[in-house]
Amino acid sequence: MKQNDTKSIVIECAAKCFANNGVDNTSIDEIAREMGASKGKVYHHFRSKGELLLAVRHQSILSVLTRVKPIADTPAPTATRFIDMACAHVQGILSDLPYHRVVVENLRAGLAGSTTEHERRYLAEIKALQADYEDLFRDVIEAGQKDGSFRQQSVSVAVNSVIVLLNAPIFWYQPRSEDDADTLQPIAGQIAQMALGAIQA
Amino acid sequence: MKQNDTKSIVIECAAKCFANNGVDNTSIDEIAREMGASKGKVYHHFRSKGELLLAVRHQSILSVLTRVKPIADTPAPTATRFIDMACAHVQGILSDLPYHRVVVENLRAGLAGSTTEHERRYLAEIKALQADYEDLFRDVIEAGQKDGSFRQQSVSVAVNSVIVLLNAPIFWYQPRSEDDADTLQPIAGQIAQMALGAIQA
DNA sequence: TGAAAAACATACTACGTAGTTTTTTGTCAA
DNA sequence: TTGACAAAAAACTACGTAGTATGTTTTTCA
Repeated sequence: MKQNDTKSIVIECAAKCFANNGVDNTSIDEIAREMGASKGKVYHHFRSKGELLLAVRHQSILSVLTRVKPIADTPAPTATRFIDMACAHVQGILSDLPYHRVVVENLRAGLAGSTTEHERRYLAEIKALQADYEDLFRDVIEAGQKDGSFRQQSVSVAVNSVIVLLNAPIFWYQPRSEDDADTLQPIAGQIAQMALGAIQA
Repeated sequence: MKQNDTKSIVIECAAKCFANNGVDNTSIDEIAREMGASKGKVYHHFRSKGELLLAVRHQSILSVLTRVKPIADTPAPTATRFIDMACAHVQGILSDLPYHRVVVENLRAGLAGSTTEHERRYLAEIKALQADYEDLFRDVIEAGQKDGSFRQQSVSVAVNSVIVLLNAPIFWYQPRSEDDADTLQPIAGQIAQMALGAIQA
């Protein structure tokens, strides 16, 4: 698995550069320099800059999906299940901040840009994952509305807004030098509480 | 005021293009074409692409500031004052969607990019406006915590998160052909309610 | 151990576009 | 009517960078 190992390194460096300077202001040479390597290394593992960007997006969605999915499958009462999911999501955001920042910058960029067939498939796969992930929250919110613990209101507006709220740290959190879980947990807890308050009766 | 009039048109077309294709994927020629004019028209009113982008950001912040400020100065009880402010904010977002989309894409872009002295001053002015605007919500939230109507929690996390929540439609709302205020109001109302729920006791 | 293939480096090309310069058109005062 | 200035068009330049082509090293495996 040496293959996937170095590939992950490229993705990580790309995520950092993309997050710091923006995707379009990041040259492939900069990413290579960040790894202490050369352009050839990048293009040996990725066909284009666009595919590299997609890889970052893919990693970003996996980061939260692997944390939240197991909790969503739990048969706990809706309120506690929701708050655990929310907390796990925020912790995922805070842990892999660069990846998620990149995604936000390009959330509305799926429309434009004619790419290769290969990249279109990749993008479709990523969008499917995102849709699945949204459904995790949609399901728990609908369940909560049915059993009366959540307020009656538009589900789509609620789902979309809650997810944006849980992503909030992307915009304003400034990572400290040593981010142990103890510094991150209170923030995640507060935002999860806020999210619960936003939907409960 | 013919001067400022055509200037506003340039800004509006720029906002649309920027919002649709991203700032870096929008050429000055595209903006000019959007206006049915030529490159010279743009560069006659703006020194650079960066200054044009700043103008869009300036317009964006003014859009919400002029709506929310009068409400914030009202001596109503904190809860109703907050919800009115929140509702006005969301309505501002929904009304001038392209402007706000552009801002989100470049929220974290103030750090990089060495620009001219003139542009740095302009950017500083805009950031000051943004800080003033944030304080409107900080004040009402602090007041609510003091009089016991809002939950006791970190104010900075609350303020930042609430503002992101109020900006949520930027990411997912798709404008209809005819957006009368009647279609927008329920959405604004729901999100404002959610924001209140996120902070109240 | 040696040849093929993978992993990476270096050198080069092609192209889009930001910004500039030059030219044309329109407007109004004297 | 003309001269002077603003507004905009058209043509041109300079530069960064995505992608490629080729060269070099390292690994794999028979």
